Amino acid sequence: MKPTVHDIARSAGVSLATVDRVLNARPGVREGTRVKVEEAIAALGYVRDVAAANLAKSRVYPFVFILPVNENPFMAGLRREVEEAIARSGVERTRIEVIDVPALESAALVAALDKVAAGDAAGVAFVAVDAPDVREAAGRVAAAGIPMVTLVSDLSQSPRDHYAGIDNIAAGRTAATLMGRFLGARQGKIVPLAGSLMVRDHRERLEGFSAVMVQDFPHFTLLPAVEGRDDAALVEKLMGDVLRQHPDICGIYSLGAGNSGLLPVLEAQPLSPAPVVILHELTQATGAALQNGTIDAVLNQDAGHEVRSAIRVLKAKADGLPVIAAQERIRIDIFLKDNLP
Amino acid sequence: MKPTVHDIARSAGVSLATVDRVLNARPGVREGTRVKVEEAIAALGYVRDVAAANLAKSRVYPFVFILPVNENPFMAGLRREVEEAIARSGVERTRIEVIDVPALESAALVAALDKVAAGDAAGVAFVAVDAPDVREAAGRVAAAGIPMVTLVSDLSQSPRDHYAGIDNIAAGRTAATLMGRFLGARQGKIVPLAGSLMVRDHRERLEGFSAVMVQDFPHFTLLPAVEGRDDAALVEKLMGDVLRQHPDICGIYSLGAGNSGLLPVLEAQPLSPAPVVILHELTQATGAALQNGTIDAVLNQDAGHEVRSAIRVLKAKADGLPVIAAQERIRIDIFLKDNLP
DNA sequence: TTGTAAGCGTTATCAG
DNA sequence: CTGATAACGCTTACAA
Repeated sequence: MKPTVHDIARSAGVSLATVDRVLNARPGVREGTRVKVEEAIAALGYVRDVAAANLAKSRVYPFVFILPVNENPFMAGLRREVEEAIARSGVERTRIEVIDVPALESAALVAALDKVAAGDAAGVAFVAVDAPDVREAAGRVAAAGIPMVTLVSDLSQSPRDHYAGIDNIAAGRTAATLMGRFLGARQGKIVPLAGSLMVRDHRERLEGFSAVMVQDFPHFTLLPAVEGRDDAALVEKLMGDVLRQHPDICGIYSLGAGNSGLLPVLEAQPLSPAPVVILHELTQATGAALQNGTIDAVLNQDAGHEVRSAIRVLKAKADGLPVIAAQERIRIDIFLKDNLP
Repeated sequence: MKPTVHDIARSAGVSLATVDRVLNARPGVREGTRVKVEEAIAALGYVRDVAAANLAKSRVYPFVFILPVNENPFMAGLRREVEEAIARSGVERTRIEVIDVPALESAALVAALDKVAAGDAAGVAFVAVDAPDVREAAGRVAAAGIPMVTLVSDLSQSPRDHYAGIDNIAAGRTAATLMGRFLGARQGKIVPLAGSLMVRDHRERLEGFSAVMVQDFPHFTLLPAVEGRDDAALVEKLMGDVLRQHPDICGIYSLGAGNSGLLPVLEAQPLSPAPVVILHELTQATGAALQNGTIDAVLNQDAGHEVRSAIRVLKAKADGLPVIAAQERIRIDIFLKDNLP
């Protein structure tokens, strides 16, 4: 039988209340008593029953998710996953507040973080904008002792406890290797399509992609990245222009959320032979494009995993418990037409 | 505030015990009372607090894992993950018994399943051997009302509640597409290396691989599969022979656990140009081979995920609770040198 | 058929 | 500083 507080109380010759004080590092225990209790705890190998503790405390974990207001399918999916988590709140003993902030604006994010720092949240998850003022605000959250995880996009040199997202440099490198290998002996130009290079994840993907391209596949010409601001109409126009201007393009890497603008351009079959196309985020549309051969591979991050992982980690941090590291690593999913879910 | 049993008791004008009887479908409640209580439950939107219920019951979930005794690295890893789950037993309220059975022998597996059917386990997970007698034994486990999940290898037309493993046909297809695309304009023969085609997952991988090869890349000659019984020495010999015999081999797909025999053969550099090599299971050795370019891609299933998923699903089934389907889908991980963990 | 009361392992509120 | 004692939401003897 697992030892309980009663067992340590008896073994240490004190009352339940004192054991509880020691366990929770509350004041009002004489040094000597504390030591006695701690010895009993160690001797019996006691581990607290979190479920019982939560029951007694009627504990709920008040978490805050700060999400950018952004129409792209990925962010919409992320939001949906947060909503599903909210629907499970009863069972999971969470209370999740969503704070909307304009995308890419650090000021709004800073304000939201400061609100969190001043509040009573047990943890906060946010899609970071990698800017100095955000870093400072994160410092204030950490100073308030509030567990903090970055979601999808990380904040460098910050005191966040955890990052629930993929390694974007590795994603870019992976895309480049696939691209180079798929192209084989073909020759021509390769064009990356980004949303905005102001965003850290886009920048990192491009960085990884370019590095591998230059090093392993130097015979291709890497064009400067097209910045389509993840705006379908703009992407459609820009990419149409680029493809007309460079009829020898043999590869396209769409590393942002501009797919809804890119796919129509591709389906118009502007180039022959068709370029190798690799893009990010699996959606209805990109899955269909994989199926019909318009595109060649999709890299994906699972928003559901990211949200559930963020919640698990925040809970663990709030309780001072360890996490299963392998379980919380967010993988870069690679989809070909053959392994669609 | 979430409604509790007290609330429904008061609202229905009955006692706690009666509410509990209705909630747990226990006998000894008059029809009329039952209806009253059920109405109150529906009206208040009551959902049971599983943690509190488990506390009151001092519940532990006695689970059985039936694992093949098998020296290959994947099975060793699976076993390690089960052991880690056992280490977490205290926190997760599980008690996990491992039954060892000789690999690939259905008789031993049947005996183990029958032992489970006769016992008091709250659930069982096992690596299936796809044979009629196993199917029948699974039927007896199901008849005993014991939740059952297959692990890594599925049992067709069986009453298992869930399969915690990858889609092996899709894995084979994915390998074929990668192989064909990586080879590009090259010509030659492709040889699959299996453990044993008596095993369902190996057979399915080969099936998926062959189908795509024939359909999408018909200009390659697909040699018959080498069956190396996942035995390093045997694999080394057989593959050495095959490569000498067919110097025009341009692709190798190792779909079983024979990698420790295959890698030395490859490192001896028998062919020029080097063949495209795709294999299953990420280990120290295969990861290193990816890094140094000996092989081109690794398909992997995460044993840790499979074990944790099996436990989550068994718990849910034991409690009659729903599972988050997306969370329990085991993905085919694709690793290139760029996205190693 | 129904109700009362104790208890699961922890925390919280009082007195002492 | 310390200790009874009553919760938390649910289950379960045991009575009625």
